[in-house]
Amino acid sequence: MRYKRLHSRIKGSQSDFDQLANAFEAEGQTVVRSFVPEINRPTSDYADKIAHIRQIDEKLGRTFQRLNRHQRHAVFFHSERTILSAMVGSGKTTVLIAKLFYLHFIQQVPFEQMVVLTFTNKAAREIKERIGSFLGEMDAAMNKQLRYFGTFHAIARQLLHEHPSLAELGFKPDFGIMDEEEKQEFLDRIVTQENLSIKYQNQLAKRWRKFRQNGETQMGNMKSEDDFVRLVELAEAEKRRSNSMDFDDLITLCNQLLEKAVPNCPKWIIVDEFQDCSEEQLQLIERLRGENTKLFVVGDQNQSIYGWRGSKERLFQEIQSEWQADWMELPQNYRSTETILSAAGNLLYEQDGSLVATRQSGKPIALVRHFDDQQEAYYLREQMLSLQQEGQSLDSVAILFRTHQQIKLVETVLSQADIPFQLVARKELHENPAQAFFLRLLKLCANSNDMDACLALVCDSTFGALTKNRPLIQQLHERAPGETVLQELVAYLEQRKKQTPDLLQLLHQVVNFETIFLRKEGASTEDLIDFLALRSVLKPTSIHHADYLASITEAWNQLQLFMKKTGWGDSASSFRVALDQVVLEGTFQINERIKEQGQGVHLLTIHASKGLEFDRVYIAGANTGIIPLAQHNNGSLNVKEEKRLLFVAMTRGKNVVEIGWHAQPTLRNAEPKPSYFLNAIPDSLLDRRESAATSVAEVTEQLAEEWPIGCRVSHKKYGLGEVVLVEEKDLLCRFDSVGEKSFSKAFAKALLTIEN
DNA sequence: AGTTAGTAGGTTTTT
DNA sequence: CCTACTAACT
Repeated sequence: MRYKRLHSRIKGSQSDFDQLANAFEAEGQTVVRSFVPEINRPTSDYADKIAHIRQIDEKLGRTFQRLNRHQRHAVFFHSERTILSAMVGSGKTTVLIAKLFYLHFIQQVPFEQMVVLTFTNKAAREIKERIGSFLGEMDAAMNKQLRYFGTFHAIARQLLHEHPSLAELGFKPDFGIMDEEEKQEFLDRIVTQENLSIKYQNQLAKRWRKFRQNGETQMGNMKSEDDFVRLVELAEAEKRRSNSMDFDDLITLCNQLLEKAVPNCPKWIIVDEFQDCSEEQLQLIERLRGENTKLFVVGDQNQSIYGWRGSKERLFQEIQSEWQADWMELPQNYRSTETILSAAGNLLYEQDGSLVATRQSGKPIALVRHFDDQQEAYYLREQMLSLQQEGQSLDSVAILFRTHQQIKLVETVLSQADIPFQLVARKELHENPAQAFFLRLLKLCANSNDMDACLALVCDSTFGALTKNRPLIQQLHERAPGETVLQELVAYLEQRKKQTPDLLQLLHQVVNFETIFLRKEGASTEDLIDFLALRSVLKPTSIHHADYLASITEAWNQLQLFMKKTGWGDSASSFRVALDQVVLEGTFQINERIKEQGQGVHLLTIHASKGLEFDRVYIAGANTGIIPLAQHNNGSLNVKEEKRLLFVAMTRGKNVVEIGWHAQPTLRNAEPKPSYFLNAIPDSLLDRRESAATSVAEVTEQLAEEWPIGCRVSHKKYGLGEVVLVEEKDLLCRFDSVGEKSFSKAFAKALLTIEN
């Protein structure tokens, strides 16, 4: 009925329908949302097929033997185009690998004729690693065969690199890649160089994106045009002059080239996490596929939590009808108890019974009411302590948060109690000044026309010698035709020899890096540092000198290891591949995943938890206003994504899931009630509890008694001091060395200890 | 220089 | 809704 009414009001597209449906749902009404295409179900368990394979290759046969009938169907069923809808925890990656093995070893499709696309380097690495461990080793020849296995960006880079018509776009095959930060630097430099007037200059990335999307040239409270359009033109020309592309260019330019011609259409295109595909990435798949290309895409719409990054809401359904693809499912979850799955399943819109538990039911989901975040932190501390006492390892426990800012408090309280924990977050390359400097140096070695690398080197705040100014930029820019930026810079510095003898010596050697140093056999990091005369540039008198050297040694070792393991071309081209990989991953850690021997409970955002699993999962601060975030709770598409976010969070847990909420939340926009999403979960699956931890009222009461004015306290950082004043909320202390500091009463016990 | 008013962002993060 | 930012005005 509701469905009909909705449709009668809709004339437009599916997304119009979705918007209206969302509005209805925000009112708490049920909407029958969508159809799932007819499922192509297994009719056999392929026992004969596997028996046959076992005769040919026992090891391979056993790999297939372990699969369930749905998984086998996905692997063996002959289909030109498959959409595999893989439920959470159903062995998606296992099937993807098995499919690759089947195609390669049984159907005799060379790896080189497969394009395997992933979204993250982690996923790409896992696939290659599993192939490597099956084969026993992974040599350069095998890596060459696997050169179309990787992230969208890495594959786009490879395709551009090989494409015969790249020159028509104005680039040469040894182009470099600039990351987001470098792009801003690059644009800032052009603004200076050309003396442009640009408004909102530090939000250029945003303006750029808007301009690409819908041609907008103004933003904010601009009333008139600035030089933005000219900047775009100049930047496009300058990219070609310096032969470097940004991340978006890789995909866009690749699409442009493939529209003209695809040199060798792959036999198979295989995509992981297909639900995360953006419009442009979809286009890449479409342009890459030829008439005879077969498609196998895997994903889970229930785990689509990156809509804000450009993935489409109803991609699976749209693509299914467009491709006329076979729709298969992996329904069986092997990870969580039946209880967890059926509770989490209530959060999904498209419940069609396709998610099936294979494990027994377990503990109900604990829904714990805390006074506030403080009490929850104490509660989590007590939980961790009792787990430790039971002899349980905290490595298999995770505490999940909606936002980063929520993590801080729990981190403080846990470290105060000496409970081991690990933060799961990405480290940035620019946090290490020596490695950041080294990367720009290597980029200049690879491309002597990289003007921004040049400027970054000589103007580096730690290791440089000059300040970035217009005369310098203009002189480099107005170099004679045929001359490189590097040559011009050397000429510039020769005139100022006395200022920068060390850098000059370094730059003289950069010219010879590829032709001489890279061709040396068995050169060590020592040799590299000597060759480039790096030691004197790395502040020999600084107390950090040893750290700088160590950072650079580490970086070069990683780079060399990568070149050795995956390099199949000449030394210069494997050097470039490795360098591009560093830029794409944002770190020098580009080799196989180091088996994380983590210690202690994991603290991470829900987004970062995707793809991971834990014995016990605590979801902290799950108030309405946090899940979903207040600004997402207005009937927009985001509400659905936030629901899926909670779904992802809960399904990380194998055995125990606890959800905490705050009766008196301190976080902005949080309402004093648990996430209303939880109303969808039947009471029989929930265990509503009161927090057993010390309440804040109790803590502050104790504090007044135990910590009278004049009481001596000690603090990790500030040293010894005494209590001066006890206010309503705060405790004021005067420290002997640093003076007065005030602490939240609730916090005081975690940070200060009483001296007797 | 100092004021006013308009607007985007807030939250998640990969390449 | 409220804050930070910044263009545009005085």
